Amino acid sequence: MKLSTKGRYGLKAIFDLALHYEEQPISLSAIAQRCDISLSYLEQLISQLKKFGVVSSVRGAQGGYILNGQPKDITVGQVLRALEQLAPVDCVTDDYDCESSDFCVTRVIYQKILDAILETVDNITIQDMIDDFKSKNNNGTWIQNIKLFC
Amino acid sequence: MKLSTKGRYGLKAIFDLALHYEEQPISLSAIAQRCDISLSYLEQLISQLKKFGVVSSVRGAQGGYILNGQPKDITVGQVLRALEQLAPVDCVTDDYDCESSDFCVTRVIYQKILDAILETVDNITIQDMIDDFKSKNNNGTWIQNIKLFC
DNA sequence: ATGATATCCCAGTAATGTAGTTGGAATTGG
DNA sequence: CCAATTCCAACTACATTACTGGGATATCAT
Repeated sequence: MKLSTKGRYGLKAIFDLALHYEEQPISLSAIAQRCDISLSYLEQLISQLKKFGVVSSVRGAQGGYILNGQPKDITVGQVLRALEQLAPVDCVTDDYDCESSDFCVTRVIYQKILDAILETVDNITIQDMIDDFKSKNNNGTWIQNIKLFC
Repeated sequence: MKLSTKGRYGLKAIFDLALHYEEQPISLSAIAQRCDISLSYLEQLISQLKKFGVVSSVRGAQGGYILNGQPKDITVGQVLRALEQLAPVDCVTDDYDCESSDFCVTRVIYQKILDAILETVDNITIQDMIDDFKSKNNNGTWIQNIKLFC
């Protein structure tokens, strides 16, 4: 049930974008450096996030990425759904059809697990993360900290 | 965030054990056949379940495995915890120590996800599965069905 | 125009983890 | 004694993850 680096790095990157909301568009190399993620790997993740409408891009020099909406309107769920399969088994995903699903006792369990996960991540916004971050890091001294994420 | 076959097979096996509660001890070969799991692979899973106190074993001929308690007293959580790492990241497991955990904004999110998962699986008993199963399968015609699990 | 800075895109690869298999030792009922 | 069974450890094939590399395309600043 481990989250892959895609989900974790993606969330880090979106959080970083949100923290520097006024400086948008923000280049990937800036994010990569601050979050300590390889640039080319980050490219893949952000392209997925773009495909799912979480961010927009501006090409060319001085270009970069822009959050599609304010941090308060973007949820952790939107980010993770774009990068990760959150369902514990395939048969509880939307586009899956199993003939015996009506009789399957384990399926209902996995469905409940998925529901619990989604309920959790859909109710945390990026703004919540920022608020939490600022309260934990004395409203600004955070710049000094290095390992901010896991 | 996918569950591995260990967790899924293990849950199938424990459910099978519970369904045949009166016939205990039950040999692994019987379970393996009914659940369509390789015997030698099942051995690994059940040894883990034994280590965690979910089942006991009787060695020798006519031996097999016994549920450690009634189906109503065993939860899906107990089974899955024994076989699977349910935490979405390592740093929210019990025996993990991270110096920056007090300042980490992502950690609290992953902790909430874990809590939601555990809350769900700890509140479903094996008896719940049996009840669900019987109601779905007309109290006994279930023997005919083949694909009961995912 | 030109060059530097970017996104974009696809294909390859190394490392890790999953899902088993294999072989054999130890135990026990008939 | 023998068949059935648990127990145990190591080995292997496959799939997935986590990247890396190379190059095309776009755009701003000079």
